[in-house]
Amino acid sequence: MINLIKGFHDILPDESQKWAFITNKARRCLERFGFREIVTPIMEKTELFRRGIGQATDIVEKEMYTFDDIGGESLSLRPEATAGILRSVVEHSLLRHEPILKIFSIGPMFRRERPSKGRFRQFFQINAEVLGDDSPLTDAETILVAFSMLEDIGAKDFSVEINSVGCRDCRDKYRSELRRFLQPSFNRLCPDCQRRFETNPLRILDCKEPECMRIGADAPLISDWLDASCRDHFDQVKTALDSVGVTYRVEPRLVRGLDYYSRTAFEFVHSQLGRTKAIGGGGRYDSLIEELGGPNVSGIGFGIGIERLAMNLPDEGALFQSKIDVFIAIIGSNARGPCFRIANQLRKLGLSVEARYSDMSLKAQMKVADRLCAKWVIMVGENELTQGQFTIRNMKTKNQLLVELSGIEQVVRGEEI
RNA sequence: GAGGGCGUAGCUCAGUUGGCAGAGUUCAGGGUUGUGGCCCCUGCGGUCGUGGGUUCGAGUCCCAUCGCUCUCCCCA
Repeated sequence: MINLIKGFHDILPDESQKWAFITNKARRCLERFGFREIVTPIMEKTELFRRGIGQATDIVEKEMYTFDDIGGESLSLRPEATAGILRSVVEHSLLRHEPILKIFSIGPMFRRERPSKGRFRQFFQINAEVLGDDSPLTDAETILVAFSMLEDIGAKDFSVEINSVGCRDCRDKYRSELRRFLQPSFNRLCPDCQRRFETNPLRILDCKEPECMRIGADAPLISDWLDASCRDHFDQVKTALDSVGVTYRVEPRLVRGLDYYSRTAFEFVHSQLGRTKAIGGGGRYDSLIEELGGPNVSGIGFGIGIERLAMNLPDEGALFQSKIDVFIAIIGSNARGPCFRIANQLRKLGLSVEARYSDMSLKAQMKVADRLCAKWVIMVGENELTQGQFTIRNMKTKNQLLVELSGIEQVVRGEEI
């Protein structure tokens, strides 16, 4: 037997109903906010991710599925959505036609990490981006659309954490200040953080090593180093969120894993399970579009992990239970051909119809109908076919009556017996 | 990358001191000749993860290995 790749997973039919529920709700919500869908390839040139995400990040350094194509070109499965989306936007000059662009995408991402609960090597993300608009209200609305989506889907026990990581200028100043503060304690930092000291000292405040947390406890905070315009921007984001009833917590140590964020950063954190279990997150980026060859405009976006979302939803329930309208129970092999045609006729009317064409007792077929939660069963044998009348049974009330083929739709739609 | 736990029927699991491979459930058939759920009966279903070792004899003990899973790290 050949089994699936470590860290990958199948979405089996039972689970897929839940997935359809989530993605349908998400689509509807995003469309209400004016987002349109974009579908980009799951594979891109490796260079795109090196430029877009940053060569020094863990994702690009250690976690990408990268290989050389037969032509010798280095390709990678996408570890996140934004780079590919922006590549497409820039390549097709979408911002020229529509200077403010709101788009979303739903699809699989790939990171070769060690799998654990809620973490997979292939995972699905709902991703949304607003490009070309740096109003703080857009930041708030982007957080709001994600928040509304989680509400619509029925996610419970999550909280919103936000922070401003400032623009490049304030971050540069803050970064030097932070280095100055951490320098005396450098040797006590964990190896990761010693490396981060050079590459991205902000992440040290995010470290969960006890010693690093102690050292970072009294560190200066980015909020004290925001310049006037960044502080004003952040204040307006918070005011806007307040005005629509989004409850959030300002988390001054929140720093996102990807390097390109500026100003607003946010996460949706599941508050019951372990505290590091983000179900989604995002933020503003101001140089990424230009870096990829587009105009010098900023964008803001977020990603939400579908698996983690699904994990926090109840497993079973009528919510995801699908029902078929009609099951055709076939009595005797001579009735199969006619039933095959009848099934198709009823489907053309818009009904969901099931039948089994292999040799089965009526009892067995009734069991199947029951298992499929059929609302109606039509029983068709030679008698019925010669008389042109069929027994139709309401599976809930157990009432039955004889109807002609043409009357089936009315009975099913009316549910009158 | 570090550290735990677990691998026995499609699924959930039991298996005592090393001594015939088990239960529930699912599925199929029957009880009810053309009528579902509940009940009863019967049946199908196994390389005990894999490979070695110890032993008269290994699901059980030992070694190795693979897989899954959880925690830490990191993230969605």
